[in-house]
Amino acid sequence: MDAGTTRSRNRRGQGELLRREIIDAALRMLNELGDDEALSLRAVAREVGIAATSVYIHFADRDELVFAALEQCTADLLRDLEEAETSAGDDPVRRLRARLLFLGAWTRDYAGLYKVLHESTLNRRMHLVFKEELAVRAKAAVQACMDAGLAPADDAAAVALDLRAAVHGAVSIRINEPEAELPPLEAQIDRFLVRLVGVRIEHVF
Amino acid sequence: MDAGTTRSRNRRGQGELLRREIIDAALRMLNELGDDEALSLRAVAREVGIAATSVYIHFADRDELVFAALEQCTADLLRDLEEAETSAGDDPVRRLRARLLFLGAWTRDYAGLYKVLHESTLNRRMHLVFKEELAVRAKAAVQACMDAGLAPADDAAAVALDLRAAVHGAVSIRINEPEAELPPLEAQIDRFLVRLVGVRIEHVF
DNA sequence: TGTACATCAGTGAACGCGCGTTCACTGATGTAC
DNA sequence: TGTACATCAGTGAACGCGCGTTCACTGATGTAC
Repeated sequence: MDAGTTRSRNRRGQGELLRREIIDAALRMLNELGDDEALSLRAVAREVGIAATSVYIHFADRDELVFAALEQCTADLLRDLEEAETSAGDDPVRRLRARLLFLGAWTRDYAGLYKVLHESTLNRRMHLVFKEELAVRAKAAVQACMDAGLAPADDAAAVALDLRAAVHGAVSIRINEPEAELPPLEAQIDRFLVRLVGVRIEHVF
Repeated sequence: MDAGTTRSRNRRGQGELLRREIIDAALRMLNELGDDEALSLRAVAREVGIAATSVYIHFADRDELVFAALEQCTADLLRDLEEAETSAGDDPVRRLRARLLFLGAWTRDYAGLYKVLHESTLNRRMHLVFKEELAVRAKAAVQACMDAGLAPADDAAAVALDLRAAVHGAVSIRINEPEAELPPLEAQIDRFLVRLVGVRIEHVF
């Protein structure tokens, strides 16, 4: 890939820098591949510009590299989601909507990573424990709307699951069938907010 | 796999029988793998008990085999969906609900095939044209509810997409996160029917 | 200030494996005469 | 009824490839004396 830029060895004590470079390259490639099985350790090493064996300095095997990359990716996403929520102000409905819209925008840039995180068979081989926080935050955001009286009091867990399922499905269809020309995701998300959570239409405009 | 049963060559004029055997084996394996990239032509041949080269008698290459297998699978599913709808009687809401419940049950047995059909990266490499019929039928089923006055008249295409997205999401989450113990799919489907399509609760009981 | 040396960051060759695909082939079977 | 032969169904060896992983190693750098 960037065979032009010659890598120089990191200074003593800075070996961890390579770890981060490897993870970044892995994430870039996973995003393009959209499938964890298709990612080869050797290809990552090539992309970084190091010997394949150097990956083993930082990761026990290929799976551990993929796991670490997805953990990093999820941490970044969670941080950005918090930020989107925060900058939406105090209104719980606006905050929930901001979360969902940010997620929708994120999946346009990182469709491949979204697939790897939520649809890859890696989920069968290992439990991606860090993903649980995503569901926790989603439920809390729905609960906040109910607590503020902006949505009918209901089983927040069930409503949050309905909303998560619907938004995941809407995103997934758009990612997996790119040739189908579907109406904008944003309007669909707003319909889900109104119909599944029960927020009032004025809130959404 | 079944190395015990010795295959004998098909009789003259019956060469197509092998084609069907290959497709069946490929579908079984795809269902277990849940990922088209993980399916190897050689493994399919091994499963059938033939030489790898014999696959080329019926399919130009690996991709064509996978395509043919998924086409077969979709045709079978469409047929079964029609049947489920038919045996639900004349009421359009019951018919729509029967479709969705059958699909939900199908994805429990064929989770891997569902993933390959709707979430594999094969969708990027080739257009699985036969899948379009699934969306067409779903929209027709929603439209029928509106036409009968059993659901508020609305943009049937948009409502059908909402319903498809929500159900796909609910199914996908259950398939991809098997360790998460989620509430029953059936109740969730009924909530989607009520909230997204707007059918009356009595219909759903 | 000079130097020996432990440590750190990273390498290169090699292993065995399964893959998709090509090629020249085999041997049973039905059919034309 | 007998036989030559075309066709059909399927095979086995071989190719080059990229893979994950192991192993013994190199050479720069910081540090203890």
